[in-house]
Amino acid sequence: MLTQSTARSVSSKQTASHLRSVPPVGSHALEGNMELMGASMSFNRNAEIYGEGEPADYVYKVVSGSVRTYKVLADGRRQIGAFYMVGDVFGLESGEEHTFSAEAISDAKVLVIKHSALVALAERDNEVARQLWALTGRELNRVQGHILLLIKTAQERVVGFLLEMAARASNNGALELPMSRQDIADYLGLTIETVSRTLTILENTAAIELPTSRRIVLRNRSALNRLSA
Amino acid sequence: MLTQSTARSVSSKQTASHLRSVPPVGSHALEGNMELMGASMSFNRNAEIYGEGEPADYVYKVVSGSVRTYKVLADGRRQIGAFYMVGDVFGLESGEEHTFSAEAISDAKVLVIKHSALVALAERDNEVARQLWALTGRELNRVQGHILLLIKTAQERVVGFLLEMAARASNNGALELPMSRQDIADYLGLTIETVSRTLTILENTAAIELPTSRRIVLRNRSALNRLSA
DNA sequence: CGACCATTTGATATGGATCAAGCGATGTGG
DNA sequence: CCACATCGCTTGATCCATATCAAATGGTCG
Repeated sequence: MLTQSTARSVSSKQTASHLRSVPPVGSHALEGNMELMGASMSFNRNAEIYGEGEPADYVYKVVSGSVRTYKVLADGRRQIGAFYMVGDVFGLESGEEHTFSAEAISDAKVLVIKHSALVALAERDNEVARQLWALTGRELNRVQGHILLLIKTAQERVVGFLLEMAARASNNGALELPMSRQDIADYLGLTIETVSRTLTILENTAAIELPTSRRIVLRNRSALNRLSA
Repeated sequence: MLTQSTARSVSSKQTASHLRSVPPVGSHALEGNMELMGASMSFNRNAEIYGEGEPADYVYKVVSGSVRTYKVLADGRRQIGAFYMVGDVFGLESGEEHTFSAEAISDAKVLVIKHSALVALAERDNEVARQLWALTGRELNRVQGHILLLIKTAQERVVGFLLEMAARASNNGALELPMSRQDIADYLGLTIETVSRTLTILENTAAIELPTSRRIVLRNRSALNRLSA
């Protein structure tokens, strides 16, 4: 269920009109098509984009802001599956239902594309089919990397997380993290206290700098690389 | 690199002749095709099937025995990514290289199919394309489940593992585990001692029975389900 | 039988969780 | 424009689950 019921109802109208238009048969490249086929939709900070168990009828692409997917266990523990930044595609499932829930971390705009439209397109265009498969494959690689993070020590996890974020932002070494310490903790399988302490230690050893709690500058890459495994 | 160099050279010949035969265009169902296209290959216990970083030119299907995929971290810690049983497909990568290594847990026979042959087939047959994508999707779901295991307590992990194995074997409640305690530990991110102790506790609480160390009978499913989260 | 390897069991150590308090930034109402 | 509430983050003290170290047991094969 969407907490942002207004947003959903608005989008329903949007998708109803936009998604019917069939893209030209000659066009290739999934990227271009998604832009054409998608309806834009906005979510406020912490608004739910979709919930675990809901039919996975749409695929999403981040236009602005960022998104987290997560699952809450029976006893309340929350595991964050992934963070999605601008340009990232999420919500592409192989089954009928979403296996995780998705929320906007900060106010976010996303493209919403009908899953069935992509599949139909893939039917006629091998290149699109290949790219959809590749998308699932890249997601698989990401999750496997996540597993490797989760078996490491707290420090290795935090450093691994920072390096992962830095690799994605690729702004030399300055990170503006959209997510809270709690989000990071739930992504890494740690507590917020351990994440905070570890960052402090990294700052004290001059590996990173923390101008503000959300801004992190990687000062010593080689040290961080060493600490990450 | 294969430790079983003889096996590899034998198979090279096999694949060279078998994989050239193009299956009839009309045929559907990936399953059937893999049997037709594949060359059979045998591996001794603990023999390497492929190594991390090697070109992922082949896809594999377990005919008999079982297989583990794993990665060894810089400091020697080993993480097992998955166990593959009879009928399971493994080694299907989206990138150029295998991201994990694969070994036979027990003496095993596997079908070996050229990746490029499957891709070529998918090019002409949408149904095959769909099934290859679904295979990657199912793998993704499995790995996401694995992540959820790794954030739980030791007991929850072990119970989760048992239930997962039971679901796959589906022989009411009697499991014949092919893998060692060390394999289980490396799959669950625990030590062999913790796995052993946890099994003992489960036995003492009448949740399971351990006729031998590799044979496990699930005595009380509802108790186990309760303990798994 | 004896050697070897996998597994279990026991004793102790420790990394990260938990419980608790303090601090800084941000926003809101008076 | 300031006082105060709130929220996110940090820091401190203690506890506990699991790792580590060590030894005993059991099962398998020559």
